[in-house]
Amino acid sequence: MTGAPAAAAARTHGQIPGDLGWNLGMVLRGYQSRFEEAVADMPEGIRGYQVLSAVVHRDPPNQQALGSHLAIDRTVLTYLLDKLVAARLVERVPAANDRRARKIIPTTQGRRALSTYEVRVAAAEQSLLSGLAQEEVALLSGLIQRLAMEVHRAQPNSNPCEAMDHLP
Amino acid sequence: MTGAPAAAAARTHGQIPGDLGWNLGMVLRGYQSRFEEAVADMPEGIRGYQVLSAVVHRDPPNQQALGSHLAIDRTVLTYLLDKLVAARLVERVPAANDRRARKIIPTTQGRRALSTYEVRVAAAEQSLLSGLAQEEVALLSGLIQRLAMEVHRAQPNSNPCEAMDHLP
DNA sequence: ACAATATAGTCTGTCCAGCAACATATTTTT
DNA sequence: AAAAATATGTTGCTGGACAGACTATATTGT
Repeated sequence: MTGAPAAAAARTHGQIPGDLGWNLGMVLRGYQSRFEEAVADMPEGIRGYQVLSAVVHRDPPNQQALGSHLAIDRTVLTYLLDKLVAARLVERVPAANDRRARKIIPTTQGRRALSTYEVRVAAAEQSLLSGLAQEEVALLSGLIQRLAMEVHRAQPNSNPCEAMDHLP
Repeated sequence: MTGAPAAAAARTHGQIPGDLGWNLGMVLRGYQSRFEEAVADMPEGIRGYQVLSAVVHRDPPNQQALGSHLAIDRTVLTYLLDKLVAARLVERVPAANDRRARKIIPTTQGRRALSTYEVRVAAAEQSLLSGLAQEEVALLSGLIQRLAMEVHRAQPNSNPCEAMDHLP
C-alpha cells in the first residue's frame, strides 16, 4: 500500500514515466557506437564528420551558424575546425559581406572524404535500423524528424533558423 | 560536378547520412531540458530520478545491475547513491543471499517522492510529444522501445539482462 | 583450510565539454 | 566620429565522466 497511487495515474499507456528517456538514450548510444566506428579515421570522429557534413550540405554563412546548428560551443568549434583545417578537409576564408566573420568551405579533398564516410555512416544507420521493416524505418524517421524540428524551433538560444531553411 | 556521386547513393530516402543522429540528438536535448526542470528539486536531477525509478520499478539485486542498466559508471554511481541516501530517498542494505553486495531499496519517503515526480515527468514527456497525434505517439514509443531493446541486448559490456527480465 | 574470484567502495589522475572573461577586428548605430 | 554591438579566437577555470590501482569483504572452488 506504499505503492503507486499517483504513479499509476501518471502512466500514459503502460509505460513508466522516464522510460522514454531511457529508450532514447539507449538508441542514441547504439547509434553513436556504430557511428563512431564508421568515422573512426576521421579527425575528431563524430563531431568532425558532423561539421564537415554541415559545411557541405548546409553551407552556413559563418562559424556561429555552424556551431549553433550542431549545438557546439564556440570555443570547442574553434579547435575542432583547427583540426579539420590541419587535415585539409575544410578552409577558413573571409566571409564575403562581413569581414569579421569567416566562412568555412570544404576542400575538394574534404568533399571526397565526406562522400566516402557518408557511405559508411549510411550503412551504420541501416545497421541500427535493421530490425525494423522498410515502412517502419520511414515512419520512425519521419516522426523523429518532426519532433526534432519542433524542438529546434522552440530552442530559446542558438536558433539561426533563417540560415538553414534552404533544402537542396 | 564536385558534387555527390557516392553521397547520393548513400542516401536512403532523401536523407543526408548523419541526419538521424542530428534528429536523435535534438529530440534527446529537448527531452532532457523538459526532464531537467521537471525534476529540478530532486538530488542529482535526472540521474537521481532515473536511479530512484529503477530502484523502485526494477528492483535490481545489486549496484552493478543498477549501474549497468542505466549505463552509469561504478564510481559515479557511488557518489550518486551517497546523495540519494543522504536525502533519505533510498537505503543501502546488505543483499539477502550475497552479503558482499548491497541492495538499494527505496524508503517510504523515496516512494512518495518518486510518485510526485513521476507525474511531472509524464507531463514533460507529453509536452515533448504534444505535436504528435495520439496514435503517432504510441507508434513512435513502440518503435523506439523496440530499437532500444535491440541495442540493449546487443551491448557487449554491461549486460546483466538476466537481472531485468522480470516485469511486474 | 586455502586460493581464486567477485562485489563494493575509495582515491588518484586524466580528459573534455562548457562557461566566463578578455582581446582583436569589423560592423552597425547613434 | 564616437559608441555599441558582433564574430572570432585565446586563455583559464570548473565540473563531470571515466579508467586504473588499491583495500576490504565475502563467496566459491579445490
